This record gives sequence, structure tokens and C-alpha cells, in this order.
Amino acid sequence: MTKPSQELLRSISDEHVLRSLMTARKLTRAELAIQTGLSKPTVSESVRRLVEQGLVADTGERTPGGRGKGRVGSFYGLAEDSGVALVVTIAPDGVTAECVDAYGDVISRTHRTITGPAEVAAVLPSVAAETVAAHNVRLCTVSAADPVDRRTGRLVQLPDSPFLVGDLDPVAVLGPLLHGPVVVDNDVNWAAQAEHEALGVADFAYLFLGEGLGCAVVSDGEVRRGHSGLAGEISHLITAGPTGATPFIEVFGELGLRQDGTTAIDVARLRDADPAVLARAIGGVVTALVTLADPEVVVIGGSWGPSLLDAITAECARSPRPVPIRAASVANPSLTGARAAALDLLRTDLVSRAGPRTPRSG
Amino acid sequence: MTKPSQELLRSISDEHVLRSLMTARKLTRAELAIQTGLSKPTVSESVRRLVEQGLVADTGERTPGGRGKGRVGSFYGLAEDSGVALVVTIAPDGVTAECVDAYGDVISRTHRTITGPAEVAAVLPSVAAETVAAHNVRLCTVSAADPVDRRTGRLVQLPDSPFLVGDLDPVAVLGPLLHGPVVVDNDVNWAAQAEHEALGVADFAYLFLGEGLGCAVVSDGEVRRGHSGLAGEISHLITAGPTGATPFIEVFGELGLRQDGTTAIDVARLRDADPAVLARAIGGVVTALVTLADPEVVVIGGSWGPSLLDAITAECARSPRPVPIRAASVANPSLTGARAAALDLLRTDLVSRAGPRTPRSG
DNA sequence: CAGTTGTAGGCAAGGCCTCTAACTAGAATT
DNA sequence: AATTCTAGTTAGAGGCCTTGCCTACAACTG
Repeated sequence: MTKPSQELLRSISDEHVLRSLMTARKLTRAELAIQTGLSKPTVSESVRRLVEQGLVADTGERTPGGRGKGRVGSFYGLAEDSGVALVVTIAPDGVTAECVDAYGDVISRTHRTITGPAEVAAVLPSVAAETVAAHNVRLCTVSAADPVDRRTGRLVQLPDSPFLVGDLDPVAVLGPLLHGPVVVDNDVNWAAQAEHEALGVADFAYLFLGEGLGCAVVSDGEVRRGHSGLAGEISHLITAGPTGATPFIEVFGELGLRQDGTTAIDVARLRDADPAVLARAIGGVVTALVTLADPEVVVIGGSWGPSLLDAITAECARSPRPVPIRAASVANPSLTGARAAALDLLRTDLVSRAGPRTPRSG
Repeated sequence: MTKPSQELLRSISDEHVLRSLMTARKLTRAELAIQTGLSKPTVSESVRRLVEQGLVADTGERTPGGRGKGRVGSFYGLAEDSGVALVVTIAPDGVTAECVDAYGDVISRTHRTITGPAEVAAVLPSVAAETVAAHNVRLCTVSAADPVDRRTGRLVQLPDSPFLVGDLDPVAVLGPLLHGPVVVDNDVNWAAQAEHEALGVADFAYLFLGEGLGCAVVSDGEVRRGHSGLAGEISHLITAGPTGATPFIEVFGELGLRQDGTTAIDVARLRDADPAVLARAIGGVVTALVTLADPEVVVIGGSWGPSLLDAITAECARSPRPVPIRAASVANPSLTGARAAALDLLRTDLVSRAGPRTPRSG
């Protein structure tokens, strides 16, 4: 456990100051004292330390901008070069890279359209290198439209599942470009995290129905990834198919709804299928989610999932354990979720850098 | 967030001292200083405070028991009346109540056999009252062989599921007898927690096959209960039955393996059933667990589950995503799990009581 | 324009908490 | 009786946070 040292108190003070600056962007010492609940001398000392460490800087702005009477105060903010996080999403149609700073601002965005998985290997490092060259990148989160091995960060191909992005080791590609960690996860898990923040519900399930099939379970406020990160890869889940108990993905095979050559869902042809049959299969998946994870609500996302909302709702209403169904509400959910995670990690990283002592006399 | 006060440091010191005493049972101040890593004066002060608050007491024992030279030291331990936790399990065959102290010792055990659910309402309060009268009971954990509503602690009956213990509100029954919280959960969840501690695996699933059917999912080192605590109630999970896609519980209905009158499994008649058919249905459940929770291992427990281990293992080996299957290893798992949780809560409760200041001069 | 008001920030003192170092207490060994 | 060794206390130093007071300085008031 933690040792009861005075340094612990100091680091708590510093964290208060830093976190206040992250949300308020700029504050005078007096404002910081009010925001943090600390006394003015304590805040002053903390600011002095943080400035010395290069994490906080005087913005140059001064108070009397119509604020009224009183002595002029100096606004402090996070240092310019206090670091940013890189957010990358890799999907069959393109690669996006964003840069977020500790305020949560997106300070750059690059998108490259690709025509096939083969291009990822070339596009990914070039997109990342651009951003890394321009900013002090501390860490990176990556969203990929394929199952991700939690322990290695590599994309993995599961039997009979579409492999949309293809074989890729983002940690190996991006790791050398920056100094901090590279966190890779599946697009559905990131999407669920984004939905979690929008919904404010601690226990729910996110069912993603697009070219690939997937889901994510949020339990006790966190996305649960399982032992190797493959939780939610529902292709082989046994459900009710047209001819009996069938793995979920094979329902689409039996209905002739998979793309030739690949194992992805043919979304274009889906509209001709009987919604009731699809809903029955999806209902089996929802039942599995309800029995195993007991979500408060099941959120349906993906390119074609929400269009079946009524059919799914009707199917689930007949279940012995009905659960509310709703459509996903966040736009660009994977990017949003990965960005939120990156912001969180970046802020924690920034706080953790406020460590070593700086004696007052200098 | 926490405020950086000196009191925080003090409470950390006190926590160190208390937790050391919990595991070592009795220590001198010098030994405490070594164990906790704190300095001797700090430990002395902390012990003085804790004695004054009645949480720690001089055991009366003195060091020179052949330890060699040196001044005699005094052994300190937790105070006699520092409180115990009550652990109750409620199953169709009986009610057990145990008392654990903060060392983890079981200091009393009562068991009452019952012949039917109707007796629970009478037996439960009487068993609990005995224990409560004899000890300073701070809190209580309850294991019940039925689904438990996480928010209220009440037992709930799900459609088509056996209701083994019957309608009961343990919080209402036991709450008035003691001053602390009453934590109620399902026997399978407690069993999974016990198995978790024995296995040391952070992500696994526990499948319970007895008169009732259930499972529990441990993710990131914790049992995940879901929104209302009904995660793992797998009766309605769609799986492969003799005639196609069937809810798990109805597989047993179709096979004529449910007890007449109730909806429980008739365990006696199970041995006549075809293991392959059962294993196929169970395999569907395991597949659901694997796809949704991605466990490192699936543990099979319950009265008849382990006897089918080979058949289940064979069935799962054919799956596109095989997972290791093993039999549960903990005896009395629900009681063990509930006891471990009670111990944890009791220790945290004890630590949290070490709060208010005690000035030195007295 | 002089005086008043009100805010930003600094300084000093006080209270605590932990640590190190030195010291006292007391038993076993030599 | 002197030595040795361990338990626990005392003394002092260093650090951190707080309160209270002071200075600097801009705007308002009459």
C-alpha cells in the first residue's frame, strides 16, 4: 500500500491544480485556490513547482479584462508542449488520425481513404508520422475494425469471421514513433465506451451490426474485454436460425447474405431479407446478452442494425426477460470512444509526470 | 477527489498498522515498524491512537519466550470486541450461519436442516439472532440459492426457473438485527468468487449445474452481476436442444428431467439421460460464455455438472473457439465465497472506524 | 484628485505528521 | 558486575497545509 509521506500530500495538491487547469483552461492562482479548495499559499507553491517542471505556464494574459476592480492577476494554463495524444481508427474504408491535447481539443485530423486492407500497412505509419513530427505525442489509442488480442494489441482473425482490416500489429508499427504506450482495441469496444459516456448507464450491452458482427458488454461502468480481448465476438454464438440452432454468422450464410469471396455481411442485399427471420436470430443474441450480462438496456449500432430496431424490439418483447432496446446515439462512435480514452490516459500521464521535488530556493 | 490533509497521512499509517495486525494476529511495536515500513515513533503513535479508540489492545503477552536478550516487548492485537461478520447461506436443504472475525477465523457455526422453503422464514431469524446475541456483529453477507435483485437484496422468481428457497427479503429480516450492511447475493456468484480466489485467474466463467442452473462471469478480477444482479441466470439462453434452438431450461423439459410440481432439475434421473445430448446443450451455453465474456477457463460446478466433465470437454473441443474446461475445486464454494467477502468487508469496516483524532495529552 | 473598495498574491506563524538519531529500560549472557 | 542486545521513548529537523495579515494595484466615489 501507499506510504504516508508528505510527498503524497504534495502530489495530491499538484493533481488538483492540474486537473482544474485541464477543465478550466486558464485560471489565476486565486481562482485555483477556490476551484481546488486548497489555500492560496498551497496553490502558489504548487503552481511554482509545476511551472518549474514545465507542465504549467503563465499564459501571459492578465485579469483586468472588464472583471472590475482589484489587482491584476496572471492566468496560468497547461504548458504549450505538455503533450498530446494520438487517436487512430482503422476501418476498411480508411484510416483517421487525430491529435488531442489535455484540454480535450482536437488539434489536428488527418484522413486517408483506402480501397482495401492491403493499403493499411503503408498508410498507417505515414499518417502517424505526420502527426508525430508536428507534436509532442505522449501516447496513442488505436481502434481497429477487427478482433484485437488484449495482451499483444495485435489484430487476430477468428475462424469464419470477416477479417476487415487484416493482419496488423499496431503496437509494432506505432510504438517506435512515440515514447508512451499504444493501446489497441476493437472498434465496437470503443464505440461502447463512447455510448457509455453519452448514456451514463453502468451496465448495458452494445450490439454492433455492420459488415462485421460484434458486441460489447459494459459492466460496472467499464467495457469488459475478457481474458484475451475477444469478449463480444459473437459470430459463433448459437442462436435461432432458419433451420434450427445455428451459429449467428451462419444464419447469414444460410440466407445468402454474405459477400462472395470474403466472409463479411453483404449489407446491400440485407434489405431484401425477411426482417422477422433476422430479428429472430438477433433476438437469440440479445437473450444471451440478457441472461449472461443482465444489461439495463441493449444499444443497437452499426450500419444496418438500427434499421431493424422495430423488428428487434418486437422480437425481444416476447422474451421471458424483456429488455429495453434503443438505437445508438453517438456519431462516429469508435473515434469518439478512442478519443475519450486517449484524453483520459493523457491526463493521467500528465498528472503522473508531476513527481520529483523542486526545492524552493533556486 | 481527496483533500491533501495531514489527517490523510495519519489514517494511512493507522491502516497499515491495522492490516498488519489482521494477518499477523499479534505484533510488538518494533515488529509493526518492520512489517509496515514505518518508523518506530510513527508506529508507537498509531498504536496509542488505536488503543485509545478501542480497536487495538495489548494482548498481555510479553516477548521473552525464548526469543533471547533484550527488553521485553508487548504484543498488540485487534481488540477482543472489534467486531465480527455474519455469513449466512440459505439453500433448499438448510440454513448455515457462521461468524468470522477480522483475522479470518470462523468463531462459530450453526446449521439447521430444513425440509422445505417454507421453513426458511422461521429458521433464518432464529439462527441469526443466536449469533448476533453472542457477538458484536458489524455486517452480514448472505448467499441464497435463487436469483437476487442487486438493488434491493430480495430474492426474485424468474419465469420458468425453479424457485428453490422462495420469496424472501434477507435485508428486511437480518437488517434490524445488526447495525451494518447486509449484502445478499446468489450462491453461484459467491461460488465463483471463491473459485476466483483459489484459481487466481482474472477472467473466467463458472457454470453451475445442480437442481438450479446458473453461471457467473468473473471479469477483470471481479464477479460481474449486471444491472439488477441477474447476470448468469441462464435458463432462457438459446442453445442446441434435441429438437433445434431451445431455451436451456426447456432442454431438460423436453428430456423429461424436471421434477414434477416444481421447475427444478431432477438430478436423480439425469444419469439415465444421454450425456452427448446434455453436453451439446451445455456446449451451446459455453459457446455463449466464450463469445460474450471470453473467459480464460470455464469452471464447472454444481451437483451433477462435474460428472459430465468429459462429455462437455469433448463437445467444446469441437468448437471453433475451444476453451479449457475444468471442474470446480473449492469445497462449499458458496459459503467460502460469502465468507471471503464478509472478511473483506469486515476488515474495511474496521479500518474505516479508525478515524477521529485523539490528542496525545490525556 | 484623494479616499475607499475589492481582488491578486506574498509572508509569517502555527499545527501536524513522519523521519532520523540518540537515549533509556530491562532482560539474557559472559 | 559488565556486556550485549532488543523494545520503546524522546528530541529535533524537515515538510506540508492552513489561517491571518500585509502589500500591490486597479476601479469606483464623491
